[in-house]
Amino acid sequence: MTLEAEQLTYRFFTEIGIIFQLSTTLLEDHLPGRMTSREFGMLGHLVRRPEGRTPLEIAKAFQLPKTSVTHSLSMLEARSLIAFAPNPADARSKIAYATSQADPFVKEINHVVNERLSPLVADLGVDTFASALPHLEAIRVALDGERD
Amino acid sequence: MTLEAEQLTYRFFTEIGIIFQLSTTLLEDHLPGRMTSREFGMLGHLVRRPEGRTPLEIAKAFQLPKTSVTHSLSMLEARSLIAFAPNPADARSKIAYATSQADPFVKEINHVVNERLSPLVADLGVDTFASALPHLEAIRVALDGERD
DNA sequence: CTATATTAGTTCGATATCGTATTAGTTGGA
DNA sequence: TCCAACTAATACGATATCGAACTAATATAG
Repeated sequence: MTLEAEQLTYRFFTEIGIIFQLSTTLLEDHLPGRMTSREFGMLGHLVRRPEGRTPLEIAKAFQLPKTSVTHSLSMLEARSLIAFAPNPADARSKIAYATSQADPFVKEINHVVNERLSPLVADLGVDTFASALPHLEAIRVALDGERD
Repeated sequence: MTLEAEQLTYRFFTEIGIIFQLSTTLLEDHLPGRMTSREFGMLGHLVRRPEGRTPLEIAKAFQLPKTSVTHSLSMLEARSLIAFAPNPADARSKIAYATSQADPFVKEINHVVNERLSPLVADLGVDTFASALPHLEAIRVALDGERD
């Protein structure tokens, strides 16, 4: 890697970190109680997959330790936003799925956050996001495939 | 915001979250003991600013609660990678600065991580990062300015 | 079949994160 | 000059995160 390439990737990941921090804080300002952005992310994942997912599948999708997923899912269960069913294919396992309360909950939060972001998006132009997205996807796929 | 714009920004921030998670895990695999990527980020910040920064300045730069910064800096101090000096301008305050060990430490970690990333960057092309960067910077600046 | 290795999920313990309250120092106005 | 409002940093407590060890179930080799 050339020095320039190193500096470029360094700056790239630095920006990723700052944007992540800022957007997480912004989202969490609109989440109830001590719900984390991680929990909200998992909930959205399950809402878009009504057939449910096992904790291990969620751990892989989010690249998180199993034990962190256990914790986050139990928080969501405590709020009755998800529930568990036994996994018919494997008695060691179980399936987490979104309850009927989850979809309106996620929609409402997304609505509020979008209202909050709307001036910013209008100001920058949607194209800024649209232009960045394919590059981010490519990098995400490559990073994801990189794991040894 | 149109529905399309909402979906676009949603996907954008989702990608940010996944890339952050993957890159953080990758970096922390190469950090000693239980050093976090956050601590490493602060250390790099101080290495590039030899005159030092107050904890509050660091909190603003990284958009973190002061109390989290206190903790992270104390971890870096325990490793003798930073030290504190009194702030001549304000006795309530103090200045954190990188010690002589910090620069070689940061360089070495960056070197190892760059080696690790090099096939990925070669595969994708540096341009993928270069193309994304200005958009990320624009979004970061806008988000940063948005804070009420 | 049975023993062994592997796998899904949890428990437990250590530490990171962060909100609230506190302490010490600074500032600005009467 | 004084004091009330403000500010920098920390102490403390609650909770999030995650590695290691554990339990129960499944897969596999013989």
